[in-house]
Amino acid sequence: MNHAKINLQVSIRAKHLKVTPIRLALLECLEQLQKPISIQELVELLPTGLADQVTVYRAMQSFVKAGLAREVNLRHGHVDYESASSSDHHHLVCTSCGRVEDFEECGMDELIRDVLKKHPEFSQVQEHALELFGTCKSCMKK
Amino acid sequence: MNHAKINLQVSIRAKHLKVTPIRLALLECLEQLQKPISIQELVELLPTGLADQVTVYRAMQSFVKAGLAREVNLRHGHVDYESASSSDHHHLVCTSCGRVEDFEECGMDELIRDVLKKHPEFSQVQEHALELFGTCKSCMKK
DNA sequence: ATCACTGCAAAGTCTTTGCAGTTCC
DNA sequence: GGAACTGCAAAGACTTTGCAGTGAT
Repeated sequence: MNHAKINLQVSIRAKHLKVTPIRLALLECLEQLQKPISIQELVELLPTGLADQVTVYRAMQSFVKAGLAREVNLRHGHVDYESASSSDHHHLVCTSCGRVEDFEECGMDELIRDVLKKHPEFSQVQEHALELFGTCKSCMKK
Repeated sequence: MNHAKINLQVSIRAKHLKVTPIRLALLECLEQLQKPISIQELVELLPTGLADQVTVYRAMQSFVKAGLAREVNLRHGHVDYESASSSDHHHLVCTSCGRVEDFEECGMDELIRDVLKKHPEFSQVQEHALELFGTCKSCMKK
């Protein structure tokens, strides 16, 4: 068992979740990919037969609840998941071919403070979703 | 026929879509509400039996394609739609009770220019989705 | 007259639920 | 041992598709 895997174990256990082979493999996928991935793709990426699709759904739900993963909506008709280890992480999506690139640092903190000030009915903002939808150069040529 | 409805007719016709009672009613709902609404809710808001759910799905697709409406994802498990007449329009969502408030002016233009500069594979950004997820005061107390 | 829009039924996709058996701590 | 996790089957929710009939321009 290598270093990386031991760290994943620690992460999972720290959230009071049980460490199982499936969860370790899933979290490892998310960490290594560092980009959003669907449930289907996760199932296919794992060794054949290791995990049922339903189990992956449930694992992702508990990861999201525990703050280990994030849901991302890229308008692909399903929810994608990504590791929550890097924060302030956003996406640039080509609406024609679906291609995704990442960017960091959206400088949103000031805006959030401002919005909270103007909306006294809200106490706090834990998360923000920011995605840019456009056209990539190769689709532009078509 | 009042002024507002005539303007809606003009908007629809300008996009080379046919003006029908259902589309007029739908666009009027979106304009008056000025907040995101689901397909289900739209069907219920219309006079009973006026439009089939499938027709509303198709009408919204053509509105989005024509730039009359926008899709919004508030993590409610379905897509919401809102009028596209106000631009730079965003949402503050309570992850506990689902309550939604709006805010304008996210000041994203500079960020978008910046991101495009750093991602030469992308030509342009037509749209951006920005939603803040947090907790409202009444859910905070629980 | 033509092409777009509509309703109804059916199918498709993504996601959740129930329950019995298994695994982790 | 007990609570949490898993697989399989089934159901549920949201959305799309096909086709025949209607309506807008």
